Amino acid sequence: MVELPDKRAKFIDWYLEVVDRADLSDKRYGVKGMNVWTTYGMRARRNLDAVMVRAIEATGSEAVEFPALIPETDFAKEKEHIKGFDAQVYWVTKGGLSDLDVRLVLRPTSETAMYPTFALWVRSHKDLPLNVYQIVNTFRYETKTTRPFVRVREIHFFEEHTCQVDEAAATARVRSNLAAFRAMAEAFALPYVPIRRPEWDKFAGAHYSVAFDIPVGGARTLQIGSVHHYRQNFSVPYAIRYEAADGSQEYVHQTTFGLSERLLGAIVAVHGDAKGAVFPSAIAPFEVVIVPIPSADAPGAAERTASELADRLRAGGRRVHVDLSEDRPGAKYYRWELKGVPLRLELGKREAEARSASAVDRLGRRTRVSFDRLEAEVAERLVEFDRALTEKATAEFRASFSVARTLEELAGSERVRVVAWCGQEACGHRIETAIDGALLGTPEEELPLELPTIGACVGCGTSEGARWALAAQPL
RNA sequence: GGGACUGUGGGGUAGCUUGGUCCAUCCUUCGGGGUUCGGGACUCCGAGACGCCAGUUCAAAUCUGGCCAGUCCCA
Repeated sequence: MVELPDKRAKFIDWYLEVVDRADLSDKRYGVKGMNVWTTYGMRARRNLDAVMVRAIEATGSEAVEFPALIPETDFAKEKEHIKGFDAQVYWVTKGGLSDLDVRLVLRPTSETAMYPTFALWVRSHKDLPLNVYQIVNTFRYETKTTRPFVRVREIHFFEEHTCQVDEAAATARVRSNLAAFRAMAEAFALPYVPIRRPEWDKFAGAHYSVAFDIPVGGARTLQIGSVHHYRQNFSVPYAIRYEAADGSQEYVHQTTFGLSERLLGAIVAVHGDAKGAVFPSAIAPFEVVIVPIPSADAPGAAERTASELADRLRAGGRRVHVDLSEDRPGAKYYRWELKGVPLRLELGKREAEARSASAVDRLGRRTRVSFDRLEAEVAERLVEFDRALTEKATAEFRASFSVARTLEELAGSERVRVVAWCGQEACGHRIETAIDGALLGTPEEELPLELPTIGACVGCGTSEGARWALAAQPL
């Protein structure tokens, strides 16, 4: 087998190779940006979805599903939103042989699909809050180079849409979403920063947007999710009104929360190494792989023991794979390391005699797990693996930022830059030009970094009102 | 939107300048056999490709035109 490209020097090549060789996605489908989910990739996706569902449902959100096609008339109601998505929607203009009277948009996101119905559902303040989510595919006509998971035209999309009684309740919902994402990110072992996007870069139609960004090498970042406060920007055009306790008619305040399979890409990008993918146990298609090591004097014994142990672990809900293929043990080690399995159990004659399996986690740490306490010890190893993975990712995360004091320092950045910014759009654009990227915005939570005392805005030199902001080159 | 480049088995490639050596090279993958098996085994047999459509020519992977697809750069 040929070595993977160097992750640091040729990140994109490395990423594409890992996704391909680990068999996470098949990109040979005949439409650009629409890839096939493989069996292995689907396992990861389902685990990802399970984490999202658990976290969002814990906050009182419920699943719904709206249709994929949106009538042009509904799509066109909110002006800013249309402006933002016009250039990237797919249209359905024919039904069979006849042209449609009302053309249909293939949802790029579901505001305009849901909100006419929300207007029917919400009548009274007693109907609020309305917190619903769906996990569906959405379509965007992406013109740039597409990449598996991170930039696709058919998006596996998680979207929560809510209606709240007033702005304060909507703000509280945004905070609740931020907390829900914090819980999800823990399962992904992904450190990130929630960032309030600048005015010119917020979601089309939003009052404000908070996005989650992660550093992915050099000055590059990847947005892995976002939460938006819409205020009444959609509820007015879509007439989502309720009768308040005092008898008055009020428009709801709305929020949304969006995530996608991009998270899978982020997990590969952040945790992966020279050997391939590395999955945190919550997402791993298999948490444990068992490699039996045959021996000539006891044919079939290792395989039998492997299957027995696997059955015990599966009975406890573990996702386990026993590699019974004809390859030699060494080849299997390489394969499952490439595919990112957190824990490997090796089982041969020695292990049978000692009644304990050799265990090697994906960070290369070798221990033993006794047959008698198998379930408990495997659980311990996985918890420890996740802890160490998070620690490693956090250390790399912290090392990905550096403060830039002047615009000049932004040129040719090798890090995500932290700069003082006065909040003026003109200064923001100066920063973007200097780094040849984007001003991501201002952190919504305190950065987990040791920062010096803030100085003057790097754009205009004004000290007044300067806040830390992040500048990077979004992937 | 403008420009440059590239399309060869499942993946990656050689061949293209100078048409014939090519029923197309090598690696990998895949199917089958044998010997193996504690970190990517060896060996034998077999399968599998010139993006599409025209044109030039005795002869096209190679030259010409159109189309399609993709990649990169610029706006």
